Amino acid sequence: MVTMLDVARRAGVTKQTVSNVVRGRAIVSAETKAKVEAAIAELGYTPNLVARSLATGTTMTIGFIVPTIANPFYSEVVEVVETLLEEHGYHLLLATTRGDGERARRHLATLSNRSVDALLVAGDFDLSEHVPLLGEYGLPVALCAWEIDPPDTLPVVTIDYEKAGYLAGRHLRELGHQRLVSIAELPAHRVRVGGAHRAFAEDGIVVTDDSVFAIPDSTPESGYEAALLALSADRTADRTTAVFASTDAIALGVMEAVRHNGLRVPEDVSVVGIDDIPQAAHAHPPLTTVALPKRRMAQEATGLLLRGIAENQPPSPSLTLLSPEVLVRASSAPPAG
Amino acid sequence: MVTMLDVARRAGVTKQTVSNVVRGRAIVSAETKAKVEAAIAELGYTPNLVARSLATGTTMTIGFIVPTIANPFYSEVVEVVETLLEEHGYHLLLATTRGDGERARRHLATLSNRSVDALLVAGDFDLSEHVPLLGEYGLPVALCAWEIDPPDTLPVVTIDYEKAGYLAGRHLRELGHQRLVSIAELPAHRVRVGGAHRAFAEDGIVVTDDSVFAIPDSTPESGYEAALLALSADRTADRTTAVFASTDAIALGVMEAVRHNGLRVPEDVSVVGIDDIPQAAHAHPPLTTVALPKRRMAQEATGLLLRGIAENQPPSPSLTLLSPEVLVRASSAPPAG
DNA sequence: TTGAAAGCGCTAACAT
DNA sequence: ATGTTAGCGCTTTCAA
Repeated sequence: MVTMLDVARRAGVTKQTVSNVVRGRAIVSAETKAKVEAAIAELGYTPNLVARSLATGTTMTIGFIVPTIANPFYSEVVEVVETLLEEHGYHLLLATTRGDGERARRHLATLSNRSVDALLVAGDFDLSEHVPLLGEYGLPVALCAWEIDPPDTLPVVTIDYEKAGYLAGRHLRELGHQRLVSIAELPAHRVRVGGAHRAFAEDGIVVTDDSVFAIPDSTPESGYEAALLALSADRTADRTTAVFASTDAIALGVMEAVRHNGLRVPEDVSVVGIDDIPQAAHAHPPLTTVALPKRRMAQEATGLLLRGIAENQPPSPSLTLLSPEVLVRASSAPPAG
Repeated sequence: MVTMLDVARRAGVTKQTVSNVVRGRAIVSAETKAKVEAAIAELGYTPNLVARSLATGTTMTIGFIVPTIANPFYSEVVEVVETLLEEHGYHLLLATTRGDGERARRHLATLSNRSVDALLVAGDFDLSEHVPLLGEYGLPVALCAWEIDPPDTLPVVTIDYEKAGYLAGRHLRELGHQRLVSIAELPAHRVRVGGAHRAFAEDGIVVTDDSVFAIPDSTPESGYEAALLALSADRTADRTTAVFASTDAIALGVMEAVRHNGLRVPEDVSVVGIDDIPQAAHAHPPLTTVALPKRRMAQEATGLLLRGIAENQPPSPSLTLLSPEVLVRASSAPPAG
């Protein structure tokens, strides 16, 4: 392995001068610089980043802990974060928790041992119990996509998921729907359901618990099954005219089930989802949904961390709640009759 | 910051002993070990991984360069790789190229400077010109998901994409289809198209170039547009009865377009895709496709690298071609009449 | 079994 | 503008 000392000897200077050239410091004379660069080229020298990290105390990488990247929501967030980091010369150490709290803890333990300059944590379920630890690592930490009970001891950049549910509910209310069925991944999305119910409650309509169908994951298949159940449970006299799905993926399955029951979307049943996944716009009919500003979230969170590093102090506790937005498409309409 | 020396003093031993305890070496007496562990707990000591890396020359992280993780194909591969690495105590440094060759080069440059113990590279387009460099980094390198012209100078674990196309084509031939239309992201998937054509050529049917519709990306929308074009260009006398799509996403759009044209899948037109994405099985009708063994690929590639690290020598050049498999579902059937 | 010494390759003062 | 001197915190010889 060719080291800085090798280069220095070859160029007839000291390590320090080589270092100055490598780091692009302006204090090196043009001719020394040329000599050093020649030596670097001849020897094929490349600086050892680990040694630099030990000397500077900075690794130029940030850790990102996410539940999974199989879910497009997270993979998009990861991609945005990675791009932003790269623009600032930082690298991304990615760790997934996959619903495994123990695994999450291990990741936290290693990443915090100075192998990253800052830590971003997305999602909540697997990690919420470890939140108290996060503050003690002495490095900038931020949370994002924190749907349930964001802690007030750390900076968190997340989305107003309650509002997302509320907006979906209000949209249905404004169309004139009186009876709501919710199909949601629970408990993960209970805040969204709460928001939808609040919209109805505002108008004096109490949504009862038996209108909420819990499913274990956010897939079209689970949505389909639950919707079949929900529709069959329906009393014909007072039919459900609106279904709120806690994600677009679920909503896709719900629309399927509605059709399967010989009903039409939106003429017989309106369906509204949350997230605005790519397929939503191209579904049949195009799905009305509430778009979650995930890119914005990724940007804000990354910015927070980068600033924390630059100012050499952990960002102070704060809660940034980004607003979702309704996208009215063709899957929702006023109730018939 | 509390260092190993602090712990050593507190416990009344030397750094070396502390190190032995931390690394779990068996040579430490029970009582010294207890003293040291007490000191570690009291001081809240945690080892500095960067310093360890400098001393050992190993970082316990491997770099993975992928085109994007927005594409589920890659995100699934990344997730499998990450899981496998974690099981072996390794971390994942993730870098995306996003179709930017320059960016790819930068990533290569930094990652190779001893910040990773090995390098895995997926995809091809953005990086193919840099392949010659890969061998010179002195660290284990492997390629995966290399669809076009895998180099013979490096170990590569990829899928037999030509066979995937061939299997799709042969399936259609076996059903009795005589005329094929292909809708493919080109040039990325030209090997797949070639495979499909080979299946027809085997039976003496030459597929002409004007039956291939090139689209710029693998989305249902592009597939939809192209299929509309393809179907309208059709001479009624000699109608196309089979469409080969180079990915499932495209195939979904194709089925859409077929229906839009008042035709039925598979009665009037058979549609076959490649990849077996989750939606394929739940499409209407369920999509016949060729499943790509991406998990296997991720496993083999990771294993190759881990072995390379363990044996302290770069894995030797090799080509592992994993076989795809046809999944016959309801979107394909014998041609009418 | 434990201790002492010598690096790993680099950066950051300070001195020249 | 360049050289000198100390480390960064750990691991790894080699002695004791």
